[in-house]
Amino acid sequence: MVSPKEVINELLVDVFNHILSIESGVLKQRGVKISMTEVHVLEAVRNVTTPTMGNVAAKLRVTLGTLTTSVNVLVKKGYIQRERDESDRRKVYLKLTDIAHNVLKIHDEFHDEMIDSLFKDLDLEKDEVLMKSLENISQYFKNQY
Amino acid sequence: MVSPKEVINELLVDVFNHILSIESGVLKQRGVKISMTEVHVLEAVRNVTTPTMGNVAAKLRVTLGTLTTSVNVLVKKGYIQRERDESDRRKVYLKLTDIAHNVLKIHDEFHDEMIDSLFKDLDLEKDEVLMKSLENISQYFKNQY
DNA sequence: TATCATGATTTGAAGTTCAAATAATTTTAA
DNA sequence: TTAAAATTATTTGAACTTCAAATCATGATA
Repeated sequence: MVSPKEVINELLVDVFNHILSIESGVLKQRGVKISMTEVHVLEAVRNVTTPTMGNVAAKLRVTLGTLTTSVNVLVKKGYIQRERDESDRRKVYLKLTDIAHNVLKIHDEFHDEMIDSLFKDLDLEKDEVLMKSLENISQYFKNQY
Repeated sequence: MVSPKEVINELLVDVFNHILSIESGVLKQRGVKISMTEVHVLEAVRNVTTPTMGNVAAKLRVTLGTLTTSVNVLVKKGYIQRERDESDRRKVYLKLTDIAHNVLKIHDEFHDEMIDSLFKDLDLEKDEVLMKSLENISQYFKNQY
């Protein structure tokens, strides 16, 4: 007999482990030549309140060296511009270009579709239940590790 | 104003994108020298009904060449044994060793904790709602891509 | 000012992945 | 039956991702 826990786990592994490769295919299909790793860098730059190298690296949980390598490529490809902080010249701010925002738009649409499918057949009360459970897991990891 | 959809999306990105690095830390902490990629190969070998190279590669959605490289290392490290099918000698079956099962035990415990935290405060009826929504998303991707 | 701390980059090595070429074996069809 | 096609897996070469350690530049502190 299969418990709900096992079903959920199987779904998490099967679905979420592979969302990246699916979205990668979507981008490729639309002619955008960018890796998912690079998309996530752009997303982190957008979502972090102050997009310094350090903050973005922390958001992504990679080392600064790793991020520098990524950003070098993204600058070369025209997705990101570097700007030094004039009052503290150690800091570098990352700025997204227009084509970066275009890529993030596709990324957002993909995630919207995903979330919509997640929400299908669910009314608001139940959405809140789901959200509560996701907050639980989020909180759990923040406390635990 | 932040919509429930945005909150869910943020949680998905923040939590699920980083589960791997968290679990990797757990394994490292316990002195197990294995990458998460390698753990996932072991998991796929265990979960697939007939663990040939082809079936495991399909489960993981990587090419056969990629899997061969992984398996070469895992054989060298003592986690996997190769066995040829005697009636169809093109096929190779993968077999987990005892130390592979030990690693998967830690992996399972980690996932159990994760799922438990997900289920905290939720009664069975609500679990079913969550499960239904995960099935929705799973189905969505299977149909769409 | 000399030392320490902070923020970022560079370098070298290891790990991951793919596409294309190759190899071994089985199946199909002439 | 045997030649061609299909299946299953491996090897090879290149690109990408990541990290740790070394380095560099700048700022804070004593």
